[in-house]
Amino acid sequence: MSIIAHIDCNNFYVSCERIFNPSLKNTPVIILSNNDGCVVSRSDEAKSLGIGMGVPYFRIKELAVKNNVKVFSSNYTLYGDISTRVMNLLSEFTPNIEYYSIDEAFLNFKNICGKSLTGYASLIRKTILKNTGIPVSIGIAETKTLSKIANEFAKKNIKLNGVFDISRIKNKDTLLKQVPVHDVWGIGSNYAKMLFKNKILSAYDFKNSDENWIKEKMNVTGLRSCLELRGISCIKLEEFLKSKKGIMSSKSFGKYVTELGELSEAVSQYTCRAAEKLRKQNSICGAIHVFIQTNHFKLHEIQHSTGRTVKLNVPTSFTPDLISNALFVLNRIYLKGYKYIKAGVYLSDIFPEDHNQQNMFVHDDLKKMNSLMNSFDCINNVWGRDTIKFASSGINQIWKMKMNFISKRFTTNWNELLTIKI
DNA sequence: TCTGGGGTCCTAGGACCC
DNA sequence: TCTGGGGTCCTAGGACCC
Repeated sequence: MSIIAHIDCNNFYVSCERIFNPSLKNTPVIILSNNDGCVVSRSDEAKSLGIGMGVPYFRIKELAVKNNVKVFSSNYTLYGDISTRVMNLLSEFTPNIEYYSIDEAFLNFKNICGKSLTGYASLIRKTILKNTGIPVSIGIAETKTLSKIANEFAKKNIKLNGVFDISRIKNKDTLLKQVPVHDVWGIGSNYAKMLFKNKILSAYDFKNSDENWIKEKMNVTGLRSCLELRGISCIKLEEFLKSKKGIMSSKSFGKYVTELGELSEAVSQYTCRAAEKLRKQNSICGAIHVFIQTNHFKLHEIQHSTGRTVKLNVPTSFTPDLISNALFVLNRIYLKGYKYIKAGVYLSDIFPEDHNQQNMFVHDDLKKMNSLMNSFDCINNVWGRDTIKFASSGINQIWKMKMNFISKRFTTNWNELLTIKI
């Protein structure tokens, strides 16, 4: 039997902002998505005001102003750095770890012998809080799905002090009856609706449903979730970082874009970003997809949302080649007269760079290209993103997304360190 | 006025092959 | 009126996650 601990940072983005700005404690705080669009992280105080997850900011702006809610744009440079620190601390407790997302990890607790699991988890919790300032909750169970449920209890019940171990509770029915079925990991809004219609309302109901029926309605992924609730581990710990099979870079614009020139700048910039990610995992790609979209929320405006993929003659991670292919596609899909609000680039057919088979008719000097990109990445890593960039991405970039409430990059930029007046 | 971005897995169905 | 069967590969789309 495996024992899994699920670690989740509480209100992660808000907690990151609070590290460097103590005045944000005990007060409602929200963080907005890219382009200051939707609410993506809320402090407990903001949750109590009824501010929902994922709501567009403009809908709750009045409520926020009235209640003096502190509002921030997403500062991914800061959150990414804090996340790395948290994960590094976790890896000191066990090497058997899956980095699941920016604020979550699964730890294999199977080899934590001779110790109280709850005690060990409490130690992890205290260490992370002390060394990073981030509060976390920990749930312990036999499967990943159950450990997520245990974590929710740990978060909600103050008496548990942030840790809940349900691995030794033989009959979990009383607990599972309290969990709405849509809170089970792997059950989203569509499946929840379907289950609701069939009178399956709680995790307990779902656990006891007929296996064949679940497989028919929700395929094998649904069945796995069901079995996991029964304590049968079906979703394994992914301890090794896998290479991405597709790499996306896309963003909404801060204003409508109608001209091909501005769209080209954005597509060039996004290609550049995707290519950086591609090289970071030592891969090359064989295809590139470019898409552009108008604002589908504006029903009365004329719409044009389209995209196209090109296969590359030779798989590559060389940014100039990728940009020229992307712009080639853009030129073919762009139509004059539409107000575009978003564009994106998606790299696919990805495989390791050492698998590259050169096309015999192409005589590019691969070594020079690699060395150029290597220098490019090094400079931007050391001196910060976009220290050098491609001219095709533009200088002013007036289409850039809105970030009206951004905080400083406290941990990664010398010019933005916290200053303390004594 | 204002509505995120970046991933994964699974299945159905079409094209194609022998 | 009858019109093979079985396999693979690829793609689009739908579900989910944070």
